[in-house]
Amino acid sequence: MNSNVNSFGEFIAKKREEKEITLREMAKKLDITPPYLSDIEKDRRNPPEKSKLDLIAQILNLSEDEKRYMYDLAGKKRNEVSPDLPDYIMERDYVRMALRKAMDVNAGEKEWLKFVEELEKRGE
Amino acid sequence: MNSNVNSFGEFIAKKREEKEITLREMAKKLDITPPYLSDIEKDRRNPPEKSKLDLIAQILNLSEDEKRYMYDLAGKKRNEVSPDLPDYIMERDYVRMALRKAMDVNAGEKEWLKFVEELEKRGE
DNA sequence: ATTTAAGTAAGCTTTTTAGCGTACAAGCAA
DNA sequence: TTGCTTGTACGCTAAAAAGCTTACTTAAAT
Repeated sequence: MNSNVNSFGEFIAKKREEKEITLREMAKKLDITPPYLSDIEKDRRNPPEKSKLDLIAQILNLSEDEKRYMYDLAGKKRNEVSPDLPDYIMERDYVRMALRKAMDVNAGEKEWLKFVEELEKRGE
Repeated sequence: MNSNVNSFGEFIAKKREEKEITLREMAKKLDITPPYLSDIEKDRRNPPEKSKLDLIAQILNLSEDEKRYMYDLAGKKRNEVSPDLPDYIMERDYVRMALRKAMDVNAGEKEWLKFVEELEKRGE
């Protein structure tokens, strides 16, 4: 999807530079110190929590797809589920049931894409 | 599904008592101290990590359903996704895509159950 | 040459999380 | 009664995670 970037830090650093925003500026908007942001961009620290990620997306004017990509990179770095997903999953028993069923029968891309197609038919 | 228990600590405490295992015995098998296990059962501490949860399930002889219920309680307590799910989710882009699509179109129980049915048809 | 701006190295401080040791109260057993 | 067993209160230690301060380097701008 997006260029040759594969880590959270690289990704936001690159986007920031594209927008010609300085690290210090961005740190200020995020209400963190420049060195701390620097560490994050260098992947030496964990990506921040969801609210700040949202703020980053806003500051960097990310598209919906880019934002999700960023969530995925953040999730992977933290060894957690991408932070836009947990609420949806944990508030719905049937979602977890379905995920487990999918694990059980070893559902792969084919099955899941079919599910998405079904949703597309119904979605408004 | 399972009686009137709604927290991780209560759940494993009850199961433990049903099996007439003492807290100290169980702590020993888990390789933690009794006071620490006590705190967990009283919901004053976080549920342990996945490997210990699996051990608990084994010690308490939980059924597959009970085990998942335990994972859910653990996930909720920690404000995380139930610990049997993250790997499956994070290793598969299409799963996350599907989850997001479902969020977008506000898919509810009906749609998800239909998905499960589909899987049941195909599952070996 | 000098200032200014950008990013970062180095090393704190603080907070949270995990986990232990000791000691005690209640119940039951001898 | 004495003595064991069970669970737990209380408080400590240790490690990880979050986040800051200070000070330095490099490059450009004056």
